[in-house]
Amino acid sequence: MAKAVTEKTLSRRTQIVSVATRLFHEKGYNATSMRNLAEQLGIEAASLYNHISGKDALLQQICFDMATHYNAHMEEVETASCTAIERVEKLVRFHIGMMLTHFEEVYVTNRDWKHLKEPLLANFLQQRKAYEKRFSRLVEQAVLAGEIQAVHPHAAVLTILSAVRGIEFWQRNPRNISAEQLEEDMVKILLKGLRK
Amino acid sequence: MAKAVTEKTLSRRTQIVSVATRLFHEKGYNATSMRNLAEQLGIEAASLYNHISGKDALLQQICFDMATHYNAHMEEVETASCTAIERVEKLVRFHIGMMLTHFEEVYVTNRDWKHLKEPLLANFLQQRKAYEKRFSRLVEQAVLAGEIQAVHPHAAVLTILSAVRGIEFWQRNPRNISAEQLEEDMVKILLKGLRK
DNA sequence: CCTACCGATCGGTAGG
DNA sequence: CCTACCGATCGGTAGG
Repeated sequence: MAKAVTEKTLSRRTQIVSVATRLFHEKGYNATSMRNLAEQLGIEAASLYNHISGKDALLQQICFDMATHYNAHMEEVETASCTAIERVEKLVRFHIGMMLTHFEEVYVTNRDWKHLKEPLLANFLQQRKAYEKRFSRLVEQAVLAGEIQAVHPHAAVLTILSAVRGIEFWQRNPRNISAEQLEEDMVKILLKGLRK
Repeated sequence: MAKAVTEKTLSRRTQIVSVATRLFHEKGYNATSMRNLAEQLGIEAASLYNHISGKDALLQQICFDMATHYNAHMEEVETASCTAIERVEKLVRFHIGMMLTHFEEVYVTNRDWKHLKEPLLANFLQQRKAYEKRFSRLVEQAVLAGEIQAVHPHAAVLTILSAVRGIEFWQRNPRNISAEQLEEDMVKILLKGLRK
């Protein structure tokens, strides 16, 4: 039966995705059951299927929303008028900012994209690969401009992205160091490490 | 353990742990069933319980063997006769080496320790916290010696450990860059970034 | 959005 | 190391 997409079902769906994001973050995709999710929403598990096609669709929404967000920002950085290394710094700060302000979505996407079903998995990986290639090209331009020391762009991007992702450990246990100082120290170490 | 020893001459239990490490790495702890594991060994799932007490015991073995290994190396570094920043470099290179030569165990430990049952989980976390504290202290000493710039030791350790952990992405997709060059570039970026 | 229920799969046990 | 099984839980469906 064809169901008209009303404003009500849209907002309900958005609400479901939001709660799912929180649960996926807390317990992981596989360990979160549709019964867990339904319970948090105060309904029965079977009722979820009036709003979403299945568990897969929730993960899909989270991961592809993130991919779109990252791609849009890359576009911005590429067209900004500044030096190559300033572009790289913008990206570093953007990724740190995402870990601080959109932590749950980023975390779930980083960890649980593996559970996407084909052909979505291939699509996601292709987008991710393309993103890293654009990032690498910006690093390469900074190397050619003499603003970054002679390192392989892939190695630089890998070091940056994984260092930033490590903020998830700080999120789990914010010690005697503030978010601001962590961001400044990490930018300091990474940018100084890259510079010529 | 001697390299000439093949899987078949190892004790049955050791062999089970070895295959479990491979499967946990490939599919994750939760997604690996005792039936998967038994199938790889050519026996029935029920037969596994003649050698191990349960699925938990396999994860326990992997995680605590790694913890012991890391602690032993930290002991070595702390007692080595060299400068503070040389100690930090030794640790960076050790962690990179572990990602390259003991990849599956390290990866499983990093990702799946969350599935340890209490009281093992608390024990593991306490060991990890203590290890990071020792690491931080070495960084702090290098800062006090004027060999490392003014950054919060926690931020430095977080940046180092997470950057190194990122080698898992290289492992999944070794591109146009060799393990050796990746190690050298990462050490270059991190150490230059830390230095005064 | 509900009740009622399905087939599949899980970790693990009994008993040989 | 096996056969035979257990209770629990899963994602999802039928039909209202």
